[in-house]
Amino acid sequence: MTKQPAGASMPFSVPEGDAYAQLLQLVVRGDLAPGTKLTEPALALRLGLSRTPVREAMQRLQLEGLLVPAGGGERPRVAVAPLDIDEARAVYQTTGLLEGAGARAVSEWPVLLRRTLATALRLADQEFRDVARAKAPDPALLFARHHAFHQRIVDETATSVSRALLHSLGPRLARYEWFHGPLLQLAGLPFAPTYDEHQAIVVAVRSGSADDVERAIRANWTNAAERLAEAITRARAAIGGG
Amino acid sequence: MTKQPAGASMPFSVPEGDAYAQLLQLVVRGDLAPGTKLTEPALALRLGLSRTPVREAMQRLQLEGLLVPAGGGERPRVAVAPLDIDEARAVYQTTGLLEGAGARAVSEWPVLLRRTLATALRLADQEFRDVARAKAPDPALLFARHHAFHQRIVDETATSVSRALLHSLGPRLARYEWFHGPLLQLAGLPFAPTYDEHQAIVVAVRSGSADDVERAIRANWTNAAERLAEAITRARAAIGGG
DNA sequence: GGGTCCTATAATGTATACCTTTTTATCGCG
DNA sequence: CGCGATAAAAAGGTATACATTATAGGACCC
Repeated sequence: MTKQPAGASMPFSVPEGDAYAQLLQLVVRGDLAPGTKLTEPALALRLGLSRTPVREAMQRLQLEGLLVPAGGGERPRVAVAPLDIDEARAVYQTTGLLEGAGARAVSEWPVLLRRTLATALRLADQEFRDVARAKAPDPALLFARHHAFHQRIVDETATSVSRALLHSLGPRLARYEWFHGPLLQLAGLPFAPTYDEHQAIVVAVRSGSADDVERAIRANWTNAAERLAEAITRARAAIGGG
Repeated sequence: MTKQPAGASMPFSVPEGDAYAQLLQLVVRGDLAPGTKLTEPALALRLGLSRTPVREAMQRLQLEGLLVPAGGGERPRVAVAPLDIDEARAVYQTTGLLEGAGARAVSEWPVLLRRTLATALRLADQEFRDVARAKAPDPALLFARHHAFHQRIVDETATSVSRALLHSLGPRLARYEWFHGPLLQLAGLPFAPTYDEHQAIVVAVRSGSADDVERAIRANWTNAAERLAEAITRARAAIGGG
């Protein structure tokens, strides 16, 4: 039973103890396969905690959609939510919707602030590229750098309301993003389109056009979903169609 | 200690026991004033439950934004979230964003389905008007009927992802909606604009234009926020500016 | 031999006990 | 009289015990 420190590669806040963080990590990284039925006692044993914190973590992850009701159940039984391309599309699209709508606000910023944000985003994207260009990028680092780019946009432009929604959407997004990068490589697909789209976001932020910013962000997420779908298809074909 | 049945006027699902429903009701209806500091033992006593389910309900309501961290606190203390016009605007706007984006899907429906939905919405709006036209509308019923109109749109058009987000936004929205109607009356403002906007939604759904549908829904929520803000201003002036 | 009922096991929901930490109030000192 | 330190009270985090219920397996009856 390998207990890794939870927060290292998980850029999420961890309000309650670390039962949530640990369980989140197990699901996001796929250590608990989709469809796996979970029981409070078993998980408590595995995490070395009592049922109480584990139960709270399970309830939260259920609200966030990473755990779903299982069985024909009258009495609640939960399982790890299945992975689904259509759901991934919806998650990516909705992320783009919220992130894009919030980022429209830059159009009312003074030029200097916009430039500062644009520069910060350019640097964040550069750090992402630095990781992505490696022969065998560390998935955790790749994830973290990409997350940091978009998180910067959210932090600076989103209202508390949409920030909260994006936060609750985060775990589901993270789960798909987690193997997005590695899967691209496995499928032999390039990162270049992502670079270009990030660059378009930077340019739009600098220009200050609300429509352009929103369009660029939405396009980035929509296209990312399609890239993910394509990568899954190709990877499945390459490996032999599980 | 008056214990009212929880689900009667609260069109929300109530997964866990009724601690959540009870506490939700207390906050939404204002029985617990904004800013009120809550402790688990006190609430457990008040609700006639033990700390465990109360604690879970408090954690969920905190995720949903109805409870917020209080005090300069190192150790978590929570209080009922303050009411804030700007937050209300963000809640309404984001609701419109998600509901509107989902409803674009009707443009790809067969005509017959669109007509069916349009008719259902027209009837739902009619039931809302029936309540709103009364001299002293029952706030709970007014709330329920208005909620039903929009919920119908969400149920028929939203993806599971945006549905989940709207669901988690629901409590905050409900809190503002709860006194929106009564406040309009208090301020001597008419319901007519709402009728018109609902009608515009119905027409757009029937027509099948994605842009029109989205525009109509967004406008409805944006305008509703402005009406709420105006009603608050007027009511405050009329009563004497608390 | 198959189906149904019953029993036993196990999991969820709730309650309570324990421990740590924080906060507050009181007492003492400057 | 005020400020600080210490002690007591209280609240959050966790663990565990208890009650209820569902499910699975086996035995008995048809």
